[in-house]
Amino acid sequence: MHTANALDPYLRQELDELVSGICKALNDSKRLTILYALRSGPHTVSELCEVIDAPQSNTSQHLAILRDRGLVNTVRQGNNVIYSLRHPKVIEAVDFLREVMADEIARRSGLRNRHEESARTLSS
Amino acid sequence: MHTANALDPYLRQELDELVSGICKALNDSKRLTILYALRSGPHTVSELCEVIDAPQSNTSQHLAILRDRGLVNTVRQGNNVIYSLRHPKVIEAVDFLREVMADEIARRSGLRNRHEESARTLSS
DNA sequence: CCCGAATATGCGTCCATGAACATGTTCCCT
DNA sequence: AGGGAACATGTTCATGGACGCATATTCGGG
Repeated sequence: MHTANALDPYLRQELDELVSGICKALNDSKRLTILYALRSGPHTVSELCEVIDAPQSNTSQHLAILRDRGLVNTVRQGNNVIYSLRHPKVIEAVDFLREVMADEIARRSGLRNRHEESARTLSS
Repeated sequence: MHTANALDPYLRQELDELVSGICKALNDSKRLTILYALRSGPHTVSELCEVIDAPQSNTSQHLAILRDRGLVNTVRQGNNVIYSLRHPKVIEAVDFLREVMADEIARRSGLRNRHEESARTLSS
C-alpha cells in the first residue's frame, strides 16, 4: 500500500497503446496459433488455413489484424501471399506467459493437495 | 512455407488455455495499469481506484478478473483488502511486448523516412 | 447491536469483435 | 482478353466484455 500515487502517466499511455496495438492481436487463440506456426518459417495463406482449421476468409481476417499491427511480414509470390514472423520477440513474450500459466497451475494443484491434507488431518 | 503441417495439437490447446486464462486478463489497459502499480508493492482497492481513475465497482470488477485468473494475491486487513502481485513474470512478459512495440514504432518511422527520401529523390 | 466504511456482486446497456457468407481484387496462364 | 486460383474485404449476426448503478457483504467502532 504505502502511498497511493498515480502511476506515471506516460506509462499509462504506453500501456494503453500496447493493449490496442499488440495485446488485442494476441488475444485470440487462432492468431497465437498462426504466430507459432510462423516460428518455423514463412507460410502461405492456404497453409495457415489448414493450421488453424478455419475457412479462408476467416483466416485472412486474422492475418489482416496481425498485418495491421505489424506483427507479420507479407510478400507476394505469384498467386500466393507469403506470411512471415516480423518480431520473434513476440514468441518469447508469449512463452513467458506460458511459463506463468504453468506456474499458476502448479501452484493451484499444490494448494489443492494442502487442502486435502488439512481435510484429512481435521477429519481424523 | 515448406510443409503445411498442422501445429502440434497440444500446443494449440495450451494456447487456447493461455488466451482464455491469461491473455484475456491482460487485454485491458486498466488491468495492466493495476499490475504495474502493484510492481512497487501491495495496494488496497481504494488506492487502486485512484491509480486507474475508475469508480470502485469498476475497479473491483477488474480486480475480480485478475484474482480469478490467479494473477494477484489478496489479504484482508481489517476493513481493507490488500492486493499484491502473484507472478512478477507477467510484468517481464509485458515488458517484452513493450519492447516489441518500441521496435515496431522505430521500424515504421524508419520506413517513413525512407519513403520521404525516395519521394524526394523521385521528385528531384 | 447497529452504523458506517471498504469491498464485492448482480443487472442492464452499449460497444467491440469473431464467424460465416458473399463479393472484390490481383495475379497467372492460355 | 478471359478464366480460374489465391487472397482480401464488406456485411450481417451473435456473443462477450466494459461500464454504471444499485445492492449485498464484511469488518471495525461506539
